[in-house]
Amino acid sequence: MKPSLPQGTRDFSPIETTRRNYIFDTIKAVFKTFGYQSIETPAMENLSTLTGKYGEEGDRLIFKILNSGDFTKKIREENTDLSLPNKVLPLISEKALRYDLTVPFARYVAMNRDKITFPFKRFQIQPVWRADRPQKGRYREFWQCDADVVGSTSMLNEAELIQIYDRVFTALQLPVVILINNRKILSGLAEVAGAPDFLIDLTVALDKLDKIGIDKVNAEMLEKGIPQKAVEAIQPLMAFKGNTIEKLNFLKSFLGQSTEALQGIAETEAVLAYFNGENAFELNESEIQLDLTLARGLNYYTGTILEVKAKNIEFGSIGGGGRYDNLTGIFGLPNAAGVGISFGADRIYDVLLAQQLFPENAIEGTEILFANFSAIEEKAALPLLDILRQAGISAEIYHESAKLKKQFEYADKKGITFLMIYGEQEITQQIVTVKNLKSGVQVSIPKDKILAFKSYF
RNA sequence: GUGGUCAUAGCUCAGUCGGUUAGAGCGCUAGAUUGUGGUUCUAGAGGUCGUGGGUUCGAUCCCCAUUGUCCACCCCA
Repeated sequence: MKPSLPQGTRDFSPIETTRRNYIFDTIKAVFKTFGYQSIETPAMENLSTLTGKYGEEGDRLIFKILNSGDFTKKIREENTDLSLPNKVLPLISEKALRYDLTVPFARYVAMNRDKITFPFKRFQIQPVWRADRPQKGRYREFWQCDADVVGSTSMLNEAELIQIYDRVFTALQLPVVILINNRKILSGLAEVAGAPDFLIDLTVALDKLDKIGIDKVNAEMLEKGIPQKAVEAIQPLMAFKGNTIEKLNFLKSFLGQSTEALQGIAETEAVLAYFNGENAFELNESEIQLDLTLARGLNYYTGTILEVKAKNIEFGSIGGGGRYDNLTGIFGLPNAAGVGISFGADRIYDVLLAQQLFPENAIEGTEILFANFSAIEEKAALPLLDILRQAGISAEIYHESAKLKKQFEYADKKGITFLMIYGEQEITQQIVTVKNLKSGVQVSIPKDKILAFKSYF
């Protein structure tokens, strides 16, 4: 049969794995320095845990797992109308692949509340699956790197998470813009505009302002059924230009009649205050921008919303997050406020590759190859091989006796630097011939000095 | 879910305005070179031209369907 891969999934070669680990290791190290602890959850969750958490669109994109055994049994027993997918689905599928890391985390917190010390700061780096149509920068299996803190309403968390973004992207040498907004401001906007029922449609349309322009945004809002009056009411906001302070002042007067909006503005100011004045959090390569059009689709955000975009390249968002006041409520644990961020490792990979930002020395390979000429010489080399390995040096012996030429080619292709020869002549003289394949220099060293082989070059 | 694109060797792609043995580069195997590679030269293996149907004397090429791919929209990391 012809080998193939499911749509939107990928294999990772040795070099790709090394580069991906570079990203994961960087993120993990920063998470740890901020006091976040690692957890992992299963690849599959109960379907009921996931449905209804991501909106209608999200539910459609959840990968369902077919029940084991006679999965049509219930359909037959209940004589279900097969033309109604919504009726059929729960009868044939009870599990699904996780869609993100936040909902499984909420489930985990609700289930382990007796063991957790709050505020609970956790990070989680695992793959997630979405039944989306793949395209550039979009995969059906991709890795998220999440950090969340649950059990605290302090804006200090937001500030620290922003700093985590900065630390990670600075370490990766990737300058980014961190966009910030607040769901309460958007709610207040919908309220002031007189269209509170259209919050989602309104924010989704507003989110596209940068991309498609004011006219098309207006057209989309009207198309979604948002009243003409409401669309007119928010025009000043879309037209407003100014720096962060000017924007906040504008909002205070423009949305002043909404207490919710004022609260969102205050929260945003509180977050930003951590980055100004005395003892402010320092940002290295990143900058923060208040973006009033930033919406993000997920339904569970209630306060701060964050999104990260790489500078100098058009590539969608490479990270996002926000505050949710009651994510665990549905699992029976009310009032557990939380805030979290996510890194899109796969998109970060694509951006780093496009910008050639991967370090050269990130290649992990074998350092030494022993040549193999015969069964006797092979056996004689094994103790030397072991000495090197025990010293933590990556070494291997050619798997069978073969022509030297062939063994050289093997070393070349694997990028091995040193070839060691311990053949008939060397054995009688108790020496090892070492050749640096990069420089072509070859030396003979005493067998018992093998660990110091580099000092002979 | 909507629209478009493409599908030929292991990989990247030519090509045939429908006609006899479908090509290249890379890769692979072997030799020139039985303990010294990366270069070069030579030879070889490898394809039911995605699948099914139709038109035709004849289809890899034209038409239809189907599956897969990539891209855009929707949405999102």
